[in-house]
Amino acid sequence: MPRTPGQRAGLTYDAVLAAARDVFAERGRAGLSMRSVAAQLGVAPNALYSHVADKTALVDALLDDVLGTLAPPSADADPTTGLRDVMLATFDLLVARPGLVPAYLERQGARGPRARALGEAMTVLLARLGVGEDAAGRVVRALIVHTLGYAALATADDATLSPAQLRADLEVTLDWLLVGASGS
Amino acid sequence: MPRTPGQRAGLTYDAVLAAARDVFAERGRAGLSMRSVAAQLGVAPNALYSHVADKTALVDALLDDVLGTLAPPSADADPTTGLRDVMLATFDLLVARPGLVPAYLERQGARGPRARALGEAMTVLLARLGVGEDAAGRVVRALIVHTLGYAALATADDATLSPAQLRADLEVTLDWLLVGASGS
DNA sequence: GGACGAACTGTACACCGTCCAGTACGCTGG
DNA sequence: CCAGCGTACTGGACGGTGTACAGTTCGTCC
Repeated sequence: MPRTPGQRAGLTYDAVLAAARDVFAERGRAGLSMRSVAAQLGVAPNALYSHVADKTALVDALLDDVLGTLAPPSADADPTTGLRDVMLATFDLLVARPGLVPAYLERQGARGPRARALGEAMTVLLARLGVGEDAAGRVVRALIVHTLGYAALATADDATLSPAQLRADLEVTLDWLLVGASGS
Repeated sequence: MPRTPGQRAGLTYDAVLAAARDVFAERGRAGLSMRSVAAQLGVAPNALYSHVADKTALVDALLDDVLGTLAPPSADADPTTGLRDVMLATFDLLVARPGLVPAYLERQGARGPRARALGEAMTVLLARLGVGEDAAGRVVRALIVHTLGYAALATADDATLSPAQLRADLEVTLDWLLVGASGS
């Protein structure tokens, strides 16, 4: 429904974010453009810039949003399995929504509030493994890098290995990292 | 120097690749476009398509080319340090040329002949560590994913950690992986 | 009620990858 | 030696991108 200039469409930041999520879900990462999001809202492309600084800011918000659907590890579970399970859940999440991984890679990881919250939950578990606060950062980084990398392999266009195989591999190599972390 | 249509500029595949390398070195990944490469050669943009299928094919070739500057691990070195050194050299290579990492991430890793050669050299070393041929693939993958990920962190725009710190972290976590690999 | 700031519009700029049709060259067969 | 052909190149264009600029109109506050 076209509007005469100046009229308010009632956009909000959240509405823009929701529209971006819809477009991403329907048309994938390649189909996510300022114009497509604006079209989804029935609005001129540049209208989005009243609510969002950049395209990159928009996808950053979108990516962090996705992380919110991840159940944080319960603090009283066995630390090792708890950590492994979060990372495997992350892997599953990324693999289930193709196109998500390239977006994360392009932004070289998410730094939003949800990402930070997850990191802190992991740090708590690591503390119970005997890993100090300073070393915890290193371990969290290692686990995340590893998991994201395997998700990237699993969703690559010319993937020679099945996601299931890679998931099994990830499980093994995560354990290597966790063993190394707790033994140092 | 403009040419009348039909005249030959004497382009070759290698010349295009070299021009791409130059443009990349000078203007980085964002500045690498078909048009900029063509301009570097004094040629119309679409002239490149006589020698290169795609832009993606061009950057794939470019990325694999870069890997050629990496010294393969000597087969008679200590396997563990040999493997660690290749990965650290890879890290250094990626960090030294900013913009390289995003390109690799975008293509989700290199699959060219040089990449394969490196992988095979690593497999040889792993065999001397007692890692069978089938498991070697898994370990090589883990090491590469890990290294590339750390290089990504080191070259991220908002990098909070210095490359040197990350390199040290990488050294530690690579050892965790190698210990896990040889102990299984 | 008049001013103001913000939300929106149309338009436009500077790019991008790539396709299409044409042209002129180099090579090869006769 | 010359005709013909394949191909390396050209100009031009298409459809797309992110985003800046200026204008219009609305809701709100003094």
